[in-house]
Amino acid sequence: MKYENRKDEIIQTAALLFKEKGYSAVTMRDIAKAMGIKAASLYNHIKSKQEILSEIIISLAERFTLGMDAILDSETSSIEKLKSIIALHVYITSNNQSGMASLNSDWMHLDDKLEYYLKLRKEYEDNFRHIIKEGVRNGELSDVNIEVVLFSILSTLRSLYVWIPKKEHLPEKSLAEDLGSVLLKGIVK
Amino acid sequence: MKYENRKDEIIQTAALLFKEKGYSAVTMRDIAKAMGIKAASLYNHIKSKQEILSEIIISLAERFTLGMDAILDSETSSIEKLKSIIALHVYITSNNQSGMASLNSDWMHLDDKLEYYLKLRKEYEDNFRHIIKEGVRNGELSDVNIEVVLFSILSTLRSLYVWIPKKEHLPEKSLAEDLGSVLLKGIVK
DNA sequence: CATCAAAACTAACAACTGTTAGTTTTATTG
DNA sequence: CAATAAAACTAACAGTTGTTAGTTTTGATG
Repeated sequence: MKYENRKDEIIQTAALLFKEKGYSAVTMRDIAKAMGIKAASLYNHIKSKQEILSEIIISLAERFTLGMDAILDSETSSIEKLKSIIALHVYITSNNQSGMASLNSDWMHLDDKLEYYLKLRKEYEDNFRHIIKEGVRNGELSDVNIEVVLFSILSTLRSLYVWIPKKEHLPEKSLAEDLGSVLLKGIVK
Repeated sequence: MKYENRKDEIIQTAALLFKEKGYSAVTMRDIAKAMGIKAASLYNHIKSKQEILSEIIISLAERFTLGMDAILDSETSSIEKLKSIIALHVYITSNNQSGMASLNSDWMHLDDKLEYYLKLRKEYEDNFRHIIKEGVRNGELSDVNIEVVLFSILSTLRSLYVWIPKKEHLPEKSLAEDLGSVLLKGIVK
């Protein structure tokens, strides 16, 4: 089963279009046309264009929050935690490439939910930063600029959605491993 | 002098607004209002909204192409070339954060110039990939997944615009050095 | 087959979009 | 000060936007 219900179908169809042109450039008529119905019919299932965007972004953001919480609770090394974060991003992105595009590019068009989204994002980044700091403190990681590390890894993981669809032959697990190797151990011999 | 002329002022003002909300969500009236004039007056200086976007993106893309060509011509090691690419991104982004936002997020709204932009981007990526391959072949770099390395470094560099404005106290040179250290040598002790 | 809710439809709205035409203001130069 | 070009203005256009109201079609249930 590809869609849970009609509302879900609208959301996934919209996400696909949002990924191509961005939220603002996609009209309700575009979404309707892609489903073979008229724009007005969409409103039997959703209450606004905004709601579509909220559902796409917030559900993803909450999945990341949940994943991060589990990682924080795990009793593992800092390096293992970082590897788990990488795997979390690969996993979520693999299963929702188009939604990740909206999360990364259209979050500023959230209206009601903007504040909530920013709160989740800040908490996520704070937790991420904390794991890196911990790794430096306990000697697992070298003494690098923490903000640069955070930014570098997060930028790569956030861009995964651009890149994953092209390489679907590369299985999730080995992608996560290669990413972990490159991001953590570097590339210089 | 902040602006070269009125057209330049329009372009820079637009770039700033595009960065906040994206090309499609910014109207000609928004741009005009930010300059304290009426929308129609903009057309004394530019010929369309499209032209504004083209000028922002294409001039940046060409700067990257020029920079890359110079790096390819230089007789240095692969690692030095990679460091130069990092410095190139830091330099260009520092001097045009808002333009870089359009380059990264709104290129798909280029019309006439879309094909040309995609050509420049592909050539840039091909050259980047070639430098990495060369580094692996001559033993400077370890035998990692080349596509993952390319993607990882490029994602980080392309996201710089999000991050640089917040850290203007960190001078360009040391930012480039820290980035080089993290991206090339990794973070594991 | 009658009923009824879900989900499609048509038609229309008020606001907003990029852009043009024609006019007035501003500022420079002889 | 007169002349002129640059750059602002007002007014309007035709098309598009998200959304609503009211109506018809669809498909499942008794």
